[in-house]
Parts: sequence; C-alpha cells; structure tokens
Amino acid sequence: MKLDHLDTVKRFYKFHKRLPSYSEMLKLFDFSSKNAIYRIIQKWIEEGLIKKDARKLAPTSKFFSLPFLGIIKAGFPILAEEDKNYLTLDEYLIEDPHSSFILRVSGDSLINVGIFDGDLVIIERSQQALSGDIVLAQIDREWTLKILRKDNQKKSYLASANPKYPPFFPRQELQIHGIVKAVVRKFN
Amino acid sequence: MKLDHLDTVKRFYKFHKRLPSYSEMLKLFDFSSKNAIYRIIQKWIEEGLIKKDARKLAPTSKFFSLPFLGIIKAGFPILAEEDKNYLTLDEYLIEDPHSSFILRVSGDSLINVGIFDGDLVIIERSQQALSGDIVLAQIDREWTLKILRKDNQKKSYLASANPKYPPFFPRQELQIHGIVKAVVRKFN
DNA sequence: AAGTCTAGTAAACTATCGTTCACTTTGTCA
DNA sequence: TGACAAAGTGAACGATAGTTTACTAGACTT
Repeated sequence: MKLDHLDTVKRFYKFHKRLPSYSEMLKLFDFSSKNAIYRIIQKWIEEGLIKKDARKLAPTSKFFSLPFLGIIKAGFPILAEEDKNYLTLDEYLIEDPHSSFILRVSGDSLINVGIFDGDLVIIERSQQALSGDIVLAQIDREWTLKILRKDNQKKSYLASANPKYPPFFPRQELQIHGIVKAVVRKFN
Repeated sequence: MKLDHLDTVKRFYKFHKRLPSYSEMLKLFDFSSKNAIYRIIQKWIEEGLIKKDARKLAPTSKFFSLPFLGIIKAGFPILAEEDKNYLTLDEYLIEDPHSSFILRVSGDSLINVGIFDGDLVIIERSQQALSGDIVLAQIDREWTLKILRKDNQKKSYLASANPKYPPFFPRQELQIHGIVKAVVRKFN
C-alpha cells in the first residue's frame, strides 16, 4: 500500500504527537517550495482534515478518527449510514477526562451486563448515582464494582449481574466512589 | 474545583486540538513574561507531560490520558498498580488505524461473547482470520458479524455466540472482510 | 494548435516562535 | 530577622513560522 502525503503526515503525527511544520513537510514530501505545501494544506482544510486558528495548524477530529461505517444487523446487510461519519474513541467515551479514571475488572460478577473478566471500565467520580447504575463502591470498607439498587424504602444495596451471587446489603455504610460510564474490551 | 495552569492548557487542547504557544499561554495564565511560561513548560517536560522536538511543543500520551488505577477484583479491595500508569483509549484499542473502521452492532447474536445490541466494534481489515475470531463476513452474499469456526475437515462456517441461533454453513461462498479487534460500550 | 488547469519552483516578507539574560518580588524556613 | 529559593518581570535575540507574489512545465481540453 503506497503512502500518500496525508498518510505521511499521519505517521508523523502518531510519532511526534503534533503536526509537522511547512518546512518539515518539505522534507517529508521531498518538495522544494513551501508554496506547494501551502496548497496541499489548503486542500486538506477544505476537506475538513486540518484547520487553522491564529495561523497555526491543528488537526480536526476527522484527521484522527476511524470511519464509522454504520450499523450491522446480524442476519441483515450493512446499513451504511451517512458517508462522512467519523469517531474518536477517547472523545466518544470520555466526557469528563478530569474526573475519570480506568480500572481493569477481575471476576465474573458483572457478566450479565456484558462486563467480563479483564475488561477495562471507565469510571467517573460522581456525586449522584441512580438505581441501576454500575458503581465503584465501598461496602463496609470493602471495594467492589456492582450494580446499585434502591428498594422501595429507598435503602441502597448492591447487586451483582450474575445470578450466582446474592445481593449485598451494607451492614454499616455504603460509599459510592464513581459510576461506570463505559466498558472497553480488546480481543487477543 | 479550581483550574490550575495544566487544566487550562488541557482545556485549550481539547478545544483547539493543539497546544497553545507561549504568547497564548501568557494570556491564558494572565502572566506578563514569557520566561514564566518557559519555566512552567520546563517543569511539565520534567514531569513527562509535554515534550519538545525541534523546538516545538507536543503533548505526551501522559498529557491526554486517564490514570489507570489498577485492577478491581470483585469482592476484594483495589489493587492499585504502579503509581504512574496512563492509557489513551485510541492508542490502546486501535493498532492499525489505516485498515480499521467502526460498526455499530444490532442484534443479540453475540451476547455470549459480551457484544450487545448497540455496542461499537472496531474491525480491522485482515487477510487471515483464525477459528474462534469474531469476523465481519459475507455468507452467500449476506453480511453478518459472527464467530468463525473451522471443523475438522478445515471447512469454515459461522457460529453465533447465542445458543438460540444455529450455526451457518455457507451454501456457496464465505468471505471474511475483517476481524473484530475490540468492543466498546457506553452507558446511558 | 491554442488555451486553460494543475502542481510545482523560487524568493522575499512580516509576525511570531521559543530562548536567554539580568533583575525584582514573594514565600519559606531556620 | 535574614537568607535563600522559587516564581515573575521585562527586554532583546536569532530562527522559523506561515503567507504572498511571480513564474514555469506538464497534462487535459476542445
């Protein structure tokens, strides 16, 4: 597969975590006039891959992102949605980076909600957890990841998402430290 | 929660997709000498949040990433791993951005491998799929997302990960278009 | 064959970049 | 209280940034 100029810039970005300057692109593309670069950049700007503010280059999210092809209905053909749809996972999954962190899950107590042993969960420190939320909690001083439930007396307790484990009622106290906002699993 | 200088820069980055220049930081931090900025940047470089190459600033992955706190074993306390561990989801999940794309899954045929209705899957166009891989395939011209199996005669067929669906043997042809590399699910 | 696009070269320009040096203010700790 | 370090000011520096204009060679029309 041959690399065009955009691929070269993406490679540069991946390695350096920044866009190359015009003079750097001169070398990368083996050109000898900055004007050639200027024109190429203009084209990318029109295509929405790059933008400029205050005369400085910056990538757009289209630059980073993967094509989002559409929905696959098991048993049905692909419904390819709008042609130009792109997605950056970090942006999609993490709404408030400031108050979020990642944990690896060990154990099978949440398999029924599709959280498996080894999965990563993104947790947001949060004030208010609702019944049904999957929460990082401390129940009687012991940390755990479970589903928050409130019974009809509004008393909170924790439930597993695996029928083989019973619900946990706090003896003394139940502290909610965060809400699971997303799960992520990598195969292999 | 009060914003320190680093937070301000992160906000700027999130919005502009680039780091602010020294003069821009002057305004952001309300300083009046570039030297003050210079010193702050030096500190961030020592902390590994920012780096410089060819006199140009660039963030490191530590800059973007969420703290990876460790493993939570259901029923056991948090095992907080090494203090400084960071993770960027895009980098973690997508190995080859060039040949990857995203699809939203509709249907329950893969629930047993933890892929639910509405989840996003990251698919890599790939030459070689192994038995057991979850693949995007075309079986007798119909697109689907299933588990690839090979029987003892090395004949390929597709299986669901839901016992209520039978395996699919191709009448004429079976084309593998990609392998599912990761799943991602957002709550709410 | 003439005319028009496209993609590149070459050179000059200003603004801003990140750096450096010398000095001043503020805070901390003995 | 005095000393020292940390944090900020202010000004000057050369290097590089992105932009602009003018020109050229090849490819595509018609």
